[in-house]
Amino acid sequence: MTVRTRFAPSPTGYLHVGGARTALFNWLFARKHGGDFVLRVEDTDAARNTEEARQAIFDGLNWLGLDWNEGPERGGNFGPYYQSERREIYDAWFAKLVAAGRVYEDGGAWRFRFDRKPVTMHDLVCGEVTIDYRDESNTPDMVVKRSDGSYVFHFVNVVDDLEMEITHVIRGEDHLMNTPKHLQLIEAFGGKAPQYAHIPLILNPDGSKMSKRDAGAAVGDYPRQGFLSAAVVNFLALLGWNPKTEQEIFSLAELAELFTLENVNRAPARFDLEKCKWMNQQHLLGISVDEFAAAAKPFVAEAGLTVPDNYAAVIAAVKDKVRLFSEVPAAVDFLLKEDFDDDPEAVAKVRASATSAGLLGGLAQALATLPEWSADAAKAALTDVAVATGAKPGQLMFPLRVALTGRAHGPDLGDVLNLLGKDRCVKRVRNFATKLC
RNA sequence: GACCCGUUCGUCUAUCGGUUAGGACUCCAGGUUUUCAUCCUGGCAAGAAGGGUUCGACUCCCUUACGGGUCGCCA
Repeated sequence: MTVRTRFAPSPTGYLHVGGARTALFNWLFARKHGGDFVLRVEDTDAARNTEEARQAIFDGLNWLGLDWNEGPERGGNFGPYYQSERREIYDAWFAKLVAAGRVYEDGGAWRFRFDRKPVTMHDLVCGEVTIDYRDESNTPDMVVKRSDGSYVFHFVNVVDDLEMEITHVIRGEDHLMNTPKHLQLIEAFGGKAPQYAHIPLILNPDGSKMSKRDAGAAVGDYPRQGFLSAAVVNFLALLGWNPKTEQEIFSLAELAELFTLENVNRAPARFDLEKCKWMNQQHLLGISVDEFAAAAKPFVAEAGLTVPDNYAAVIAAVKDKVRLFSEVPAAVDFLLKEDFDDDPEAVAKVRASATSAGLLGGLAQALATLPEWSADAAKAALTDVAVATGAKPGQLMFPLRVALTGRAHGPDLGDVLNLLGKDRCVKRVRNFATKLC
């Protein structure tokens, strides 16, 4: 029997990280066992569904690399994969309930009569959990068919999992209390229940419930902020699951190899954007300069910077120094234009050191008279200027950096020297020296 | 309120009765880099509280506190 998992979003909003992680775990579990990952759109609430939301969810899954091998746009033997198109199927299953005398009318709607007994579920993550349905006040009979004739979530969800032969239902813990209801329905149908695994929810940094409005909640924001999908996937996977080793950086394929439900935690995890950024940098380190340059280009252009002829060289100089693609414009602006802002703190630091500041004028002169320009030649000139006045070359490196880049941190000085060229370097050092006086 | 689930450094986590409670992010210090970053080394920092069980408890049990979830003709 092949494993079949599913992700069943309702298109009422964009894909958020909680949903994305649920999809990820289902995807990983299916891949790990060589099974099928089904996408099913639960669009039974006509009033709240939107086409934009549906598209955003598909886009999000595609961006994350969570391809479904059965579902919308891909087909399969268990369609249709939109619940809004499965009306006849639900009617047929509803008739079984009527025939079995398990539903009764109430105000135009139809309620499912629960068996009044304790119901025990064997959750793959939570273990054995029992809910006592003899307590009717806590478990009122649920509506399965609305007065307008449409079916509610509990009903269609269960019917579809049965119809689509889903073997493992991996979903958020917010569904834990729904499971006995589903089990009761399945029993009434005489069906075979899938295995359930309820995964802990993702919380905000302050421990509150993460909702769609919170920072970092929308998967669609990640590409816009310059994240690599591999990093986001990696980060999400480690929220509530761990491989029991000290390795932290994984590719999607590696995760699929290692994933097990046994290693899923019970406690909810908070979302730490800082660590997510760190993880992104780790993944950035692993891609080529070409890939990096291509991905960073839209960010450079959007910042109003002109992409230069030596773009690849510019990118190579900063590639390993940023955590997000969105940080690239600020990291390269001084290489692409003249009117960039100086960091006041860096300038003040140079100004505070009288000896090094005083050497800048001489350095500008030395650079200006260099017969041939190269980073090495420039550095040699810097050394000469420094030793001539009894200073150490290292003392001039920082001032030169600030003079050329306007900031304390940046690419390797040799790269800056090469990328800027003689004229711009001389001009910037000269201007900076004047400015300090 | 009732019913469920949970609780190890600020955060993500390891530990499945005996450990100096380990790793990672963040932060700090030092080293490497004639500069920046990377990198390396070191440091700060944790078992919610109280009872049991046990020779021995972060680990098992109970109580309390706190957090989360669920109680819809939403999904």
